[in-house]
Amino acid sequence: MEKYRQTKQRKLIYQVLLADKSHPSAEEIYKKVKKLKPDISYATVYRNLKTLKAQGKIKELKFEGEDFSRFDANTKPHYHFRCLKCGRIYDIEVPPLKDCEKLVAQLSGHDIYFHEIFYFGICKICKESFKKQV
Amino acid sequence: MEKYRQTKQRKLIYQVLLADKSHPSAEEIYKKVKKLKPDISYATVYRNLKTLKAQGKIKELKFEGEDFSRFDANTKPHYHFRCLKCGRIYDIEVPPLKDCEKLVAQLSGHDIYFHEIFYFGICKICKESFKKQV
DNA sequence: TTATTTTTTGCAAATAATTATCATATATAA
DNA sequence: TTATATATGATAATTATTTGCAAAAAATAA
Repeated sequence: MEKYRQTKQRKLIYQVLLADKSHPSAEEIYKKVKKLKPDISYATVYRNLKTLKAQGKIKELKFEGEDFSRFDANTKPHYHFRCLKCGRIYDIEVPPLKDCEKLVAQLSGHDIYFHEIFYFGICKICKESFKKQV
Repeated sequence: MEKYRQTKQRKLIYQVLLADKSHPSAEEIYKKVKKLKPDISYATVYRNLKTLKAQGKIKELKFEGEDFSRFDANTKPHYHFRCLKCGRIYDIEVPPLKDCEKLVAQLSGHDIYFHEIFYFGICKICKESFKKQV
């Protein structure tokens, strides 16, 4: 028997997340999917986000000061940037820093499998809108 | 008037966190403080963690798969390591990578103020206990 | 196709972490 | 010491997420 089934709901949730690069919350995903399938329930969205994560198709992100998870269907290795003004999350695609893992492994004594980086600052869009105001 | 007052509770919460390098949750802090001041309430712990954070004395950390915040009174700039086996969080004190911010700023167009790194793998202690089992 | 089996769904209720309310207590400035 | 703004404890409320369960849908077998 197949472990994971291909349901309409699961496919829709995944497609919505693939198309939405804004790192939406479960609620935002639910609202988008509901427009395409109005009888879907919150529980189904949460369950499928877990399932898709277990399948390695999506990632879950948590940010300080936010009491909910965000989701990301970008499977390319990448980092994240969060704007301190508007809160938008951007993918940062730069060559991954593999050598820093070795240094940290040596200094700490732990085995390092992977790492994540979050950058914080003011985003392009917020800088632009500030210029326009002045 | 002073904005922040020095209460017994606030001092205790801060001292407990200064002494506990394990990146405890609000619940763990509450339990430790309760031993020293049994009439303290959960609300006071949460409120003071917010206050101490606003004062810049402590930091809040969120990890994927954990539905609570952890707190850290280490004010030296540092990164974090999380063991995928036991879940322990360790401070990683290595020279901060300042130059990677410039590259990311150039490539992304955002202004970068600071960054955080989380390393994941198997910690020293878990590696040791595995050896002993064999 | 149809029957069988297992997973998934929708709904509603349950959890768990955190926050808000409010009357009382306490820290600080004068 | 007094005045006043801030903090506290107790409890209720809130919010994100999870769970239980009967019915529905998907995968497989016949």
